[in-house]
Amino acid sequence: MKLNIDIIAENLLAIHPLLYKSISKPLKNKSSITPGGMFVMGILKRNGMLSMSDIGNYLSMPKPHVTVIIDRLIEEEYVLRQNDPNDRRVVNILLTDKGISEFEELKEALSLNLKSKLVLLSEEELEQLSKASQQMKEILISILSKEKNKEY
Amino acid sequence: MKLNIDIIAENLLAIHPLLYKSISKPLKNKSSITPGGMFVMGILKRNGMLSMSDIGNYLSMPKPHVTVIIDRLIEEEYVLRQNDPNDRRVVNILLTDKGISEFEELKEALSLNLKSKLVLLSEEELEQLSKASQQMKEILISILSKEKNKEY
DNA sequence: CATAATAGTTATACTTTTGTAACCATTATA
DNA sequence: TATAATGGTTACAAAAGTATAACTATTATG
Repeated sequence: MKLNIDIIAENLLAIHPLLYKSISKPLKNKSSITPGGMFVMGILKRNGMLSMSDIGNYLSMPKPHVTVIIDRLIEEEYVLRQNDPNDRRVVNILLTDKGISEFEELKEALSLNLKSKLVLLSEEELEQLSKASQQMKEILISILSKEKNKEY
Repeated sequence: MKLNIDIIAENLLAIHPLLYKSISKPLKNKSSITPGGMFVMGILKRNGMLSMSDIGNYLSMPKPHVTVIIDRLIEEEYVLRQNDPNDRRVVNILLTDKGISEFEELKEALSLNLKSKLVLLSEEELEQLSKASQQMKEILISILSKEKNKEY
């Protein structure tokens, strides 16, 4: 009998390119935001204010890359830099109102794009997918989100 | 009340970077295969022989990119090119034994990497994640796999 | 048969991401 | 207080992915 963990690995490996296809690609046409910028805005939306290092750790991005992405998001006024009063080395990043609404629009664009595909599903299947993705999200967040991967 | 479809969109948007982190990054150190090459091998593993165009459609990759990736996989002897006897324009790609075992190794490496994180989960949660990911995979494959996104 | 369409490759330019190293400012520690 | 460690930026090189156009070979269609 196959171990749960191997089944999970196999499934994640299969799901990954499908998400890539159904998310990154469609949204590319909708916005000037790069995939990296989208990821950053996503965790900012979920976590509120984060330091540059936090962002790098959440997404396993090299710090210099985080700087580049944030520079660009700032240019477009989607996020703000704020110095941390407790530690003057750290720079905290937070979404602006413009950033929040842009992210909402991205999410809507994704919904719209998905809708054309999800019509093929029955109401039960939709419900299943909704619940399954919710569970996956929660579990993956609980085990993956916080950990520190690498020091750049 | 929130629509299932919006919940799904939100969840997929959250899951995507987590998979990116837990799959692409860890495997990068284990193998010379690029993420794109990994995706290609994955669908070849699942679907058997595919034409160049099929691969591009499954993964929403521009055809020139598929050519580059296949060139490299052939160099490393993970796949083979075969002319289609029915239509001499099409080139079919299939995994070699070496490619299959390399892919299995990648999957094992991923399992191993996941294991260190999944220890935090209870047996029930593992079971949940296993089933949820299975459902997600099946549903996403059914609605996303076949469609043609764009002609390059 | 002439023409259009398809499958794939080659070439090229560009963007995004990755990886390192060097560096500054600030904080922690011996 | 001298030194090490941390947080972040800058600069640079290289890999990976994206996008287009031009081209060959083959097949489909008028």
